[in-house]
Formats: sequence, structure tokens, C-alpha cells
Amino acid sequence: MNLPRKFRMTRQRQVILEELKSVRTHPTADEIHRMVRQRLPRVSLGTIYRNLEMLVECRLVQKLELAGSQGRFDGNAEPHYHVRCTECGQVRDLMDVPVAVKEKDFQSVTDFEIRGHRLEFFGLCPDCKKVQPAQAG
Amino acid sequence: MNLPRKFRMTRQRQVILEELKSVRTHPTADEIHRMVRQRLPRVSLGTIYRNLEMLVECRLVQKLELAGSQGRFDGNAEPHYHVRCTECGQVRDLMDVPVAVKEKDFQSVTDFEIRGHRLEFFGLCPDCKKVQPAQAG
DNA sequence: TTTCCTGCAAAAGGTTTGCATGAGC
DNA sequence: GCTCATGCAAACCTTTTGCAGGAAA
Repeated sequence: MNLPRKFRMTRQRQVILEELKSVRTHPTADEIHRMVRQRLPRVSLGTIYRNLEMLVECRLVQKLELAGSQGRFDGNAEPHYHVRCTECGQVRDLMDVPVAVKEKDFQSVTDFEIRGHRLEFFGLCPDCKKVQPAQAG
Repeated sequence: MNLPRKFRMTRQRQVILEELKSVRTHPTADEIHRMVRQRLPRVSLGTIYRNLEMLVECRLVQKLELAGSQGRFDGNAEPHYHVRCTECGQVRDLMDVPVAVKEKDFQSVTDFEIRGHRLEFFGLCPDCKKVQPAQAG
């Protein structure tokens, strides 16, 4: 991993990145803190936040600002969509989607200059689907 | 406005709803507090939050969980999309969009049961566009 | 040996909650 | 009069920040 010069590759930074790349669960800062603490027990939550911010800036990681109070982080910096389970809160990737949102199609109905978009699906994950099978209220 | 029985129509509740319906700016709780305080000077922020939560529950209002730290509220409870200015933070409606996101198209790439989606555009509002006209970094 | 980075702890925002008083119905 | 709702203030939760000591390069 080559960071832009001026940044140092510290042990904390390296472990945060490794842990984040190793999961597909889009953890919160607090969850990352718990993961990293198993390898570096003295790491502080402040360090997690500062490093995540830097990794986002370097485009090694992306921050997901989905519904819900906490920010989540994705070790895959490529733009892609997500589904969130409204019951248990877990977030998963939507890869290889067959269609795309074309920003051009929406440019005609606004005087804003559109530069990007964010699409998030919500519903029930396989496990929560078993518990609430049908279209409950 | 007919609230489900058990809820009372208090002056505070009425004014909050009126103010929210009177604007198209999707204000934050704090902004609503300031608006309502011009008519009810002693209203507290806690009351604003409690009432907004209740109005959302009654589907008279919708809460927008867009990027950015604060929740925003929309007096139009019909589902529709939004654009947010990345410079000044203002949020506007996107009405009469020519195309729609079809959830069915995305169902094939996930084992979640999709029940809804959220689409948010971001870019520059007309005013901020004047200041940063082109594709600045 | 110069910066940058860390751990710690406190502060900062936004939102929620406990409690005694006040007001719908 | 019975509840529900309010104002106030404190608590809460997530994220940010100040600082003195520590470690990359």
C-alpha cells in the first residue's frame, strides 16, 4: 500500500486497513476499533477515526453515509450500491448490477449541477426474512 | 389534520406542522425550532424532536436521512428524490423525474428481500455553481 | 532529529430522556 | 380529571480535538 508521501505507514494504520479489507460487513468506527484492538490492545478510538479519515482522503477506503446514526466504512473504494437490513442493520454490497442510474436522466428536472448520486436499498436480510416472512405491516 | 386517536392536537404540534408544510427547504430540527419559536417563543427543542418523531410515525412528515450529520424533515410525505448542494448543504426536491429506479431490476443481485430504496443526488446549486463554475478538483 | 502519529481525556454536536408542571379532551 | 404533552436540563452517543509523549523515516 503506497500512501502519498508525507504520510507514514504506522502499525495502527496498517492493521486498520488490513482488518477493513478482510471483511465485507462495512463496519462502524466502533466495530473497527474492536477488531483492531484484538491485535493492538492499546489502540484508541481517536486513532481509528483519524486513520479512517486519512484512508478515505487517500481513496483507499470509502465512507458510507447510509441511513442510521453511525457512519460505516468500506474497504472497497470502488463505487457500488448497498442494501441494508431494516431489522438487524447489516449492510451488504450489491455487485454486478444489471442496470445503472444515469445522472443525465435526472439533470433535466433540476437546476443543480449534478455531480454524483447515492443509491441505497433497504429490506430484509435472509436471516431476518425467515423471522418476518411476509409483508408484515 | 386528523391524528390517530390518543394523540392530542396541541398548539406546538400544529405550528410545527404548519411551518414544515410552508417551506420547501427540508429544514433540520434546529431550523424548525427557530421557525416555530417566532410564533411560540417558549417552545423547546425537545418538543420539536418529540413532535417530529410523532408526525413521522403518523406519516404526515418524512425524515430524510441524507449525507451529512443532521437529519432533515420534509413536509411532503410522498416519496420523492432529493438533490443536495455539496457546497452550501441545501436540499431540494426532484419532482416529476422522467425515469424511476425499478427495485425489481436489483432484486436479482441480492438475497435480501428489497422493500424500498433511497436515491440522493449531490452537486452544486445555482448559486454555488456561479462561484465554482467548472469541474474544480 | 524532524515531523507526524498516538493514547488519553475532554469537548463538541445532534438527539433523547427524566421529571415535575401544564394543557387537551 | 385523566392522560398526554411541555419546558427544562441532564444524559447520551458518535465524532472531533488538544496535548504531551512516542515512533516513522
